[in-house]
Amino acid sequence: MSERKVVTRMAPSPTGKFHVGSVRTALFNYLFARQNGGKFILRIEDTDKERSKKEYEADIIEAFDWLGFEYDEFYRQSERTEIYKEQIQKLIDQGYAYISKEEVKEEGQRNSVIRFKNPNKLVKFSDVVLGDIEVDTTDLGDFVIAKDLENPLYHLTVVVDDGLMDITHVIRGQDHIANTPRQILILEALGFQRPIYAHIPLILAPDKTKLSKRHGALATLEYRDLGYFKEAIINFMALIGWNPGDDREFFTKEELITEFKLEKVQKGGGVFNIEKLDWFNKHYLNKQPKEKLLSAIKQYVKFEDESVLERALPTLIERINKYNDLQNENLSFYSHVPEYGADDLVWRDSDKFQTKEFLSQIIKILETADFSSNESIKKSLWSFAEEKGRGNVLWPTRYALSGLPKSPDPFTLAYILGKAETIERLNKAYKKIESITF
RNA sequence: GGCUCUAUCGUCUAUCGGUUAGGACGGAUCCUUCUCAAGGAUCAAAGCCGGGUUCGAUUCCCGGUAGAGUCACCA
Repeated sequence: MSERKVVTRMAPSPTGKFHVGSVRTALFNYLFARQNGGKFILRIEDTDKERSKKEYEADIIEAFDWLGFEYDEFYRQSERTEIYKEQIQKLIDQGYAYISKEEVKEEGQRNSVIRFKNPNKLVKFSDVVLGDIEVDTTDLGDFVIAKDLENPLYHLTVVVDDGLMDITHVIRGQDHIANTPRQILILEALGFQRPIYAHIPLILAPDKTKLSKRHGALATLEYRDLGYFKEAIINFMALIGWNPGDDREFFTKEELITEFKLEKVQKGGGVFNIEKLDWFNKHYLNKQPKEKLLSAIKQYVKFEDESVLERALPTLIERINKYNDLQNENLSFYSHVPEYGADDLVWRDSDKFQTKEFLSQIIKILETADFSSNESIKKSLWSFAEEKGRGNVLWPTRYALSGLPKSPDPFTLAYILGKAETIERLNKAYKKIESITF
């Protein structure tokens, strides 16, 4: 066996934003290169001039930056035309390919393309994850490898680049498996050393078909913008199609570099389960330092008073999986006096006269209460609540503060709002209920 | 349809032929300060079918079935 230095590559085409499904392929390539002290290459496959866009290339690069997939080399196929030209010429000269006259059937087609002369043989290769695979290439025919010398096509460029860049391990999705025999044919004609293939399972949508945009799966950076952490994305992705063989679930990128085993990659596809991603994200959310949380939250919700935000932080975090969930929460009461009807203040076991009476006593108690923590507030109000019935006391208090049927508990709310604001809202509630009790 | 691949709870998965088939997400129930959230506890939930091989198959082999991928002058 040769002892070539491990070289892997990720070869996306910039014909769309960098899709989440591709993150796992990039991850496995990255991990494998790093754990073997090898090289990881990012190669932009932009030979399709019509569909390739600079903005998509920028999106790919930004996604790699965000995820922390540092690459050692970067290439653009559009800048390698001369290299391909030389190889195509070589193929033609040696009789492995030929210029073929074509009948133009569709608009845009050429009357002449370059085809590979198929030797019609049985191609065998051993895949790291799938095992031995045998394909009769006869039914592939003489496939097109370039439009002309200046315009090479996918199969040709992949083989030339993988060969010239000394790629030792081709780790890619199983949707490429049908391409492999073709590429091996070209590779043999060109005389390159065969890489080791590892066709990793596809990431599936809930309907078990290949995940794509039409399933609502987003581009990688859109998950970032929703407030997902890259640690969560990486951790989650690593566990689709791979596992450490035991019950561990949390892995940092560094841990994955040492733990990941290409041989342990699954054969079958795995569904992209967004709920599990959310769960991972929650885990990493809870590990964020306070300062980061504070500045991130400010981008999603506006707080008039910074100190309110700071006191509300644990309560806010506890109710979300990702920052964007904040948008689905009704948070306006933190900064604005809530609107609600007087009847809403009355607990189901109580009545408005009783509630009015309780409210006035609650105000008295809280006016002298210690507001240094929600525990201290609870301490001053608890015995009264026990005496009069918890719901009778707690419900109107909470409603007066939040104006919501569902919210954090009244002690937490009072603590977050502060004594002055709490008393003010309670007084408003009292007046409100007074207006309907005579 | 051809070719190729796959097959354990709803989902991600563990099991190197012998297990009460384990864990996690999600779900359900209960507890925990009024509601919610969070947390804790408990529970339900799987070997596609049929043949072999074997003392013994989820595990190995074959067939079936089902599903997926791919069949461009895209990548």
